[in-house]
Amino acid sequence: MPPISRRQVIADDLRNQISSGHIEAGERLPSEAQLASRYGVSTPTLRNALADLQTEGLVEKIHGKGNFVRHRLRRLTYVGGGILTQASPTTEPLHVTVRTNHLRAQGPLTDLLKVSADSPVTEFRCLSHEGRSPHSLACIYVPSDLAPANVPSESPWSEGVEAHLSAHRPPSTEIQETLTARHPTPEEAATLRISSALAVLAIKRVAADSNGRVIEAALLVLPGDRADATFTSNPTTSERRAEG
Amino acid sequence: MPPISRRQVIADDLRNQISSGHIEAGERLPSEAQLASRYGVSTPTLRNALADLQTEGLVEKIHGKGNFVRHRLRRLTYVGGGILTQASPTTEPLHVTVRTNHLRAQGPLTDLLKVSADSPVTEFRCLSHEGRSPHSLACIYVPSDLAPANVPSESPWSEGVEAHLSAHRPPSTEIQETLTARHPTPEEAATLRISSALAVLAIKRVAADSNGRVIEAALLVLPGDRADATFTSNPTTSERRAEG
DNA sequence: CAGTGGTCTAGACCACGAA
DNA sequence: TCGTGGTCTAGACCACTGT
Repeated sequence: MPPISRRQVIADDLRNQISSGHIEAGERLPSEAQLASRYGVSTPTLRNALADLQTEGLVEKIHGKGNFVRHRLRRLTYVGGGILTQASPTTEPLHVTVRTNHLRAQGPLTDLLKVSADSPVTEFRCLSHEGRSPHSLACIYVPSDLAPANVPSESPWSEGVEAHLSAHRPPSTEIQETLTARHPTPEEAATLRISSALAVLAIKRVAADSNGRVIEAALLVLPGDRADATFTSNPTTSERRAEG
Repeated sequence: MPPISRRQVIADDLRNQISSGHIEAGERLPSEAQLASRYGVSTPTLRNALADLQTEGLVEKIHGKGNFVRHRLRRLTYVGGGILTQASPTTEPLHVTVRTNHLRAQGPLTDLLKVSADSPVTEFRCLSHEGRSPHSLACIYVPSDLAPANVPSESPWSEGVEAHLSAHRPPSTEIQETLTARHPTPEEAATLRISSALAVLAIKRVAADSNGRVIEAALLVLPGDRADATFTSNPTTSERRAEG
């Protein structure tokens, strides 16, 4: 029904060439001018076709260098409660770099952590990589008096801040997670090197102790082409976990 | 840092005119040709600016008619476990239309419901509206022998199929929900009348009884500009619920 | 039919990256 | 410097919607 436009024909053709391996991951595509003349279209039309591929996360465009076929990134599953696991446990864990900042609560942060303004907060900015490609992004806020001391600045994912923090959590912690589908902010798009048209799963996780004090708040950004999230409502699940 | 492009300037200007009320919801924008000459740009440039507004869900484009300012749709929160509530309970509930189909399990459906091929399945296609605008989309599959009988084909949300089904659910039901951020399929974009660039939150919910039999599987599509989802991990939450 | 958006062209000129 | 992508123009022609 939709009158197939040339951009779609071209996008389909390139998609096929990529997924069939005729063009390999990491490889550069011919220049846009070359592709345009090869397909017999004008440059804007060709660029529209490429835009579709970028939106799908198949191609990364680098100004002045060219269009590159992306390495297919591993698909992660965020498991409700805060542990990020990968689809196949056999593969290598992601590599995470952490930047620790000490700051004072302001604006939205005070709401998030339910602390008074200017109270000291420790921020962990976590960026996970798969190989050379940034994978996903997490920003964890903790009231400074609760912040763990020895947080490594680089580590594989399984030993990262997430694990560190969840291990230090008291047992009766209530975790509330709010998920949104949106587009990345320009900053997020830049650090993750994704198209700003790609859908991302944004997760806001707030952990509070039994007194209602917020122990930890995290903002995660998981690009939709490489992550999803799963939650299991447990009427009796806590007892049934042992079975698996 | 980003060299402000004309499309952004125009998009910003229109955004302001819309949010400040200079152009009202439901109103038609001037034609693209008029806008182009008013801003002193060519038609493609103007269309790019409009494309941004469509992606944000601010503007709906109708071929042959024009560009229309959308009514801001209510923001819903999907609550883990399967009850959809609206942000402010004071407002009118959404209006839901349901189409009931009887079909036989095939392909992915057999996996989803864990039934054998060709076994009878009842499908409820639910489309919720706010006023004249489609809001969100749900598709619920139930093995036919478990399907409730008297499902109304139109109803306000609170009395809809969701409530109907969750009320009929046995107490010890395990619900697993998987969430993804993605773009709508062309069909979804058409029925919801959203830009195919808008991010949507796709939820797959599978409910199983204590024997592991799948009682219900649902695929929800919640456009990111009008819905999010929240989950509460309950170490002791089930007992603490009464407090609220 | 007139008016609208949908797609495309064949260039122009600017900005970035590598050498 | 040269080759790359980024943005934009000033049209053309087609398709859809209403009268």
